[in-house]
Amino acid sequence: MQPVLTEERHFTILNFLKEKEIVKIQKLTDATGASESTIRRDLTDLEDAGLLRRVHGGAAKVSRKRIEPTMNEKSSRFSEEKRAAGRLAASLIENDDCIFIDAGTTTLALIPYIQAKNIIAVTNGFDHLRLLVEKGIQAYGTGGMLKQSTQAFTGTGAVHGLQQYWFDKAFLGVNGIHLKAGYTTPDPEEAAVKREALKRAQQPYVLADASKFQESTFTHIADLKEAVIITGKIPEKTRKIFEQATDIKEALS
Amino acid sequence: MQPVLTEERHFTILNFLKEKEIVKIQKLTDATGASESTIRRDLTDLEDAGLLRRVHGGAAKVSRKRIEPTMNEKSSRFSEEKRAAGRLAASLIENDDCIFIDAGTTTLALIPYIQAKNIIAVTNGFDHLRLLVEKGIQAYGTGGMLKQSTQAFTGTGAVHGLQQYWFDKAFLGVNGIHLKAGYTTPDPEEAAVKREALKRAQQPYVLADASKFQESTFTHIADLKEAVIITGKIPEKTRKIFEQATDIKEALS
DNA sequence: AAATAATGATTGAAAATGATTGCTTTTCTA
DNA sequence: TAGAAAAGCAATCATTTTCAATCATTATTT
Repeated sequence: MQPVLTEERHFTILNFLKEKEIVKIQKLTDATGASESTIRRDLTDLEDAGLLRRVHGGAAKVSRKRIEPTMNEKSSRFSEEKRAAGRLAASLIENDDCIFIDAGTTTLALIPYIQAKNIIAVTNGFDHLRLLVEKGIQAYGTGGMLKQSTQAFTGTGAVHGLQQYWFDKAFLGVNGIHLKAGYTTPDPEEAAVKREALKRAQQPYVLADASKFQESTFTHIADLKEAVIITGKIPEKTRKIFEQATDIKEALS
Repeated sequence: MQPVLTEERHFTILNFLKEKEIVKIQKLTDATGASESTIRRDLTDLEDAGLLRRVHGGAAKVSRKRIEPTMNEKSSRFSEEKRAAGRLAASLIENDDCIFIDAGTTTLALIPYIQAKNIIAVTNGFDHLRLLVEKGIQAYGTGGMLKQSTQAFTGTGAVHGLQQYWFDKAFLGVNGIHLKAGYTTPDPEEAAVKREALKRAQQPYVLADASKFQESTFTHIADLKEAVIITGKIPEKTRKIFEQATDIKEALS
């Protein structure tokens, strides 16, 4: 069989993954004529390059949810709920404030609505930095390791960077809001960053949509009472439960 | 006669790549009647000109979406020089290295050529971060204020961020290389970052094109001997003058 | 004719490959 | 549900392919 170049195989493999969610190694050895070893190596390389995800028996498509740089406030990526929460959060920012903005799409939605003048913003979100600078807001990055999956700076580097600052307000995103577990997130590294930011803010806010309530996800960040929750709209029943534990600001009521 | 033949081969090679994603060397020797050596030289030349990408066993189409957004202003002679310098610089990076990459277009040109595996890169360049992460390289930001004009993190925040790390190699961009003034740059804030990175690297390199030699621009970074200079091509006379003060690596000679 | 540039052959080094081995994960089956 | 069988895996090794560097030769320019 005619030899097939490494790059060609890589191309073939990625093409398979455009069509299907998962492709088996067997299928790839058949399609390329290469040995199993070679295909395995290819998969390792491509995974290292972030172009696919290895699974037992083959490889899976990687969901590349890259945040578009051309985002504007009409963007359909944000639900009405997120935009409402963002608008409400932005209205809380006053002139000359120094604020922290956490990485994540919920907090990203607040940036377009910022009206206050002469503010300083610190963030661990890569896309947040770009949006802030484009808007002419003085922006600082925390530094630290840039995670591809979430486009966020994290780890000790980010915590270390935060320790230089003090905030009037901090706007955090979380994955779970739970009566007993408090605010939670799956990644301990990111939790450390959020915790540090929360500690260093005069007034911390947590932005969350309805789906986050009564959820808990592994890593504890802080107790409910340590921040004010900003949300779009939540069911009456949920509201009743949580408003005894902390303040809730509901944008659409 | 021969120069024409060279041009013809180049034309043939590029035509193959219009049809297909990848072309093997074998196919090109068959099609042109030239020896393998000659084809290899052609491929090297065409890659330097940015018209294709070499892969093991042949050459691949260069995807046109990979155009540097910040690199399209300069004359093409200059960017070729930068690419050559970038290629040379990238070849110095070894597996498992921990490197610093300074902000700026010259150092940006280095990133596409990085081959070494398992490296850690720290940078104060916003675009650099994006490129590194897209390439699957573990990337750290220094943090600090993000300057809109240069897309670089600077100030005490960036210096502070750097102080967490130690590098095998550092790749710096500078604005002036002067026998007496040493390496210089216009912005004192950026100079502080460069100085810190240089101090923290086992082996510092300075990337510069010919126009930077015998120039000096306000803020002193370090003396000439404190880094190795990587450049595309400089006049014989300039080389003679500077190679007594420090090491110079010339990419195109 | 001398200098310069292009070419092709050679060679040691580097990269890619396929087979093998011992280990881990998954699946089957009793 | 435990334990065996099967499938999948990373690591390693020998082999093959490809590569860059070098040198001698040929063609082109000065």
